[in-house]
Amino acid sequence: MKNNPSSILSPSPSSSSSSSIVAAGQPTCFPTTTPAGNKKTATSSPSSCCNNGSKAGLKRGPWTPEEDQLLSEYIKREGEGKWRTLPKKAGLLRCGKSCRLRWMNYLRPSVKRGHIAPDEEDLILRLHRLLGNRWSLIAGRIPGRTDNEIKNYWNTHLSKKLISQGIDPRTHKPLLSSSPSLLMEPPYNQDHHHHSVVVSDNNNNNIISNNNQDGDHDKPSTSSSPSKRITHNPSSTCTTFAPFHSSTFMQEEDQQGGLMFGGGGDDHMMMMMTDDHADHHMYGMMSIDDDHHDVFSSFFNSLMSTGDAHRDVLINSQNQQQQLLLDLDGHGDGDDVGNLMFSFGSAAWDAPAIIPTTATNDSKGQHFSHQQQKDT
DNA sequence: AAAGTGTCCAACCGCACCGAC
DNA sequence: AGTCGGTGCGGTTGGACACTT
Repeated sequence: MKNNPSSILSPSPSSSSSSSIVAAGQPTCFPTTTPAGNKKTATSSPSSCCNNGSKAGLKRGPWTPEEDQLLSEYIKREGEGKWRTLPKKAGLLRCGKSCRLRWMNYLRPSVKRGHIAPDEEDLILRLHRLLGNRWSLIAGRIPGRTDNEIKNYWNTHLSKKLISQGIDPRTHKPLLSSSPSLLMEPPYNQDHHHHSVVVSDNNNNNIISNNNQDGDHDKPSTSSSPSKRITHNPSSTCTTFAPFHSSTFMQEEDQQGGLMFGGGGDDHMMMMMTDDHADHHMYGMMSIDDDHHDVFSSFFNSLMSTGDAHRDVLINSQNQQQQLLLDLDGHGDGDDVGNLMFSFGSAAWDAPAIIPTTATNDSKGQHFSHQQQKDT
């Protein structure tokens, strides 16, 4: 309701927040004379931020144009990093953390501020469905947007939008669980170590259902439905997904080679992928840990056997991590579209990667790790 | 016009992770 | 193996502003 369109839509990359608002003669929130304007005052924990217990004398609250200028000029001159010592060198009475935040979320030239376009909104929704509240990862896929901005946009707009549509913004599932729709996952055992996998097509017919408990659903179907959905919910904390339809997001990824992997945590992972022809979409989530990579292997073998019989999945162990090689077009030559190797385990899957799979000449594929993802 | 309410979002906090030592 | 500094992340806060009564 409220909203200040001028501030939201402000294209100014340099100082369009409270700073530029002031410059434009509009109301401001930053204090120039009174400490009451500071948002968080002396109640903060002494253990936070840069120097424990030495925050006395450091300025807090909204940044002034002068501070922005000092910070920008210093970073342009000296580069990013060394945030702890930066304030002193730059002549700022701020803690390093505050400087970093200001730069990352506001002053960086690459930061795009203002109205979030419908396609960006759609992308945020889809990435959130895939990744959850991992704002930095979501932001990493949306050029110019910061995690803070996306987080705010989600909390103020998108979550409410989903709720108004009857969708749980946390799980992306219908709020009313009484729906008999087959799109909802079947009841899963809540035991974390009991893995079950269901693949269903667009008509919600199960194509694969692997359940290592009872083996009732381990016969893969030969259905060649163009879109398959895998749900796997080994624990109450894991979520499944809304029906998967083609999207602009996937179309974009498809054009680049058609393989995308999603996120995960210490003991689970989510994934979505297509083959190079974009005619086999698969979307899954499963729990995995060191003791259950065999389940993962069998799951993938079942998965692959349903579509192109030439596809293969190999799992081996290297560098003390389980690694998986996908050869999606079955050529096995490594220079084809969709050939990928990745590792899984707590470290590797702590940060998901979305990986275009074209143009890899490495027959061993690509190995993505947490650090690599951060570096990109 | 004034008071109350709702919304937005920049900035903060605590914590986790990583690498160096 | 443990400690420490640096950095990054997700959740939360609260002042400013818009809207409603």
